[in-house]
Amino acid sequence: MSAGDFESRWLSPDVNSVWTRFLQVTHRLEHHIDRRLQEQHGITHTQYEILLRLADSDERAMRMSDLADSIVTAKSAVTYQINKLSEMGLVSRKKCGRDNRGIWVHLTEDGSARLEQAAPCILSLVRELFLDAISCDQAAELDKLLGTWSDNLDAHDRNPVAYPGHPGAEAA
Amino acid sequence: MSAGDFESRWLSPDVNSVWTRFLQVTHRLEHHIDRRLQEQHGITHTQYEILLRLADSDERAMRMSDLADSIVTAKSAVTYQINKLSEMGLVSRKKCGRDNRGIWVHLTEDGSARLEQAAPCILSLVRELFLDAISCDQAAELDKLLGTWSDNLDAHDRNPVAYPGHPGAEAA
DNA sequence: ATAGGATTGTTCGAATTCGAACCAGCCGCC
DNA sequence: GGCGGCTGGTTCGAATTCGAACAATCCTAT
Repeated sequence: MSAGDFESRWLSPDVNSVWTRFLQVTHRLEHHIDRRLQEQHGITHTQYEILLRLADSDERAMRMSDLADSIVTAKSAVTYQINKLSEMGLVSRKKCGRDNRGIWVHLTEDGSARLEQAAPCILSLVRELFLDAISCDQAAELDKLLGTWSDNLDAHDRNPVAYPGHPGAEAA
Repeated sequence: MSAGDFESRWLSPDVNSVWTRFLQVTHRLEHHIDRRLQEQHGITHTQYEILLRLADSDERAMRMSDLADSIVTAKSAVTYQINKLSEMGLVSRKKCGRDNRGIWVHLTEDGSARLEQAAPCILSLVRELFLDAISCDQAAELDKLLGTWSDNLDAHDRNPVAYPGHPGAEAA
């Protein structure tokens, strides 16, 4: 689509509403979960996610950057959170022999316990709010959609600026 | 879905992956759009959203709290952003005669221009990343899903703590 | 009219995020 | 061996968000 395409200037109402509601729902979901988690278990959703990824991974440990990729935040944010979790004793840093600059973040016993304690609360929330609305077919469909979106993002990330179809790329 | 999982502590792998990828994709989408918008048009995604909602509304004006609801953030965040946008001259505050504590935020000419200038960039992004992946049927399906999720959230908001099925919620 | 309660918007401090700059260790290549 | 480039983590300052507390205004019922 070209820059001067009047018709495509704005989204058609129905499509526009899907996008808008998508944004609203995702924000609301995040807020809701975050709030509940903080009130009832004293950790943030991002912290929960970190613990979860650690628990799910082999050796219950992960590298900082893998963690950053996994929860989709800046590396510095991960450093910040790992510092906090480390102070809380839920996580511990260990050097990795192979790569001397790499750091392995391990889930501690306390961390594991805290995760197991918080999980039911969050999982029931996710089920009630998110999953119960989805039939199996829809789940498969949604999964496919997510895959495509993810691929699209990959493509854009691989080719950050010079992508066909968006005006203003090098204009000022 | 997953009626039989009612008691299980963790989500079944497939369902779990849907949820995880959902979180990842939404985060990546936000980041991507935000970054592009800042690089090329000097405004945040939230700021863009505010301008957009204003442009879409009758009179090109909105109350602060409606704005807050609309973009799903805390009122204080809206105040912050409106201050910024106001400094930029994209928006202006006006008293509302009817309700003396209410404030109407108006889109200025500059604001309108800035929005029109930024819109193609973002819309093409939304299309490429998000919409092009969806067929009409899928769009309808997704819309329905969003509706259900939204309703679920409404229900939870209406009845914040005492909701069946999540442990640790001893009502007052 | 008026007290009590809800609603509106702002202010404030704390928490979190981001990106850029930076340092250190790895790797390929001369 | 050593030089440049890459990668992994941290530090830093700026931006943004949140929730709680507050002030002003509206509304309802008495």
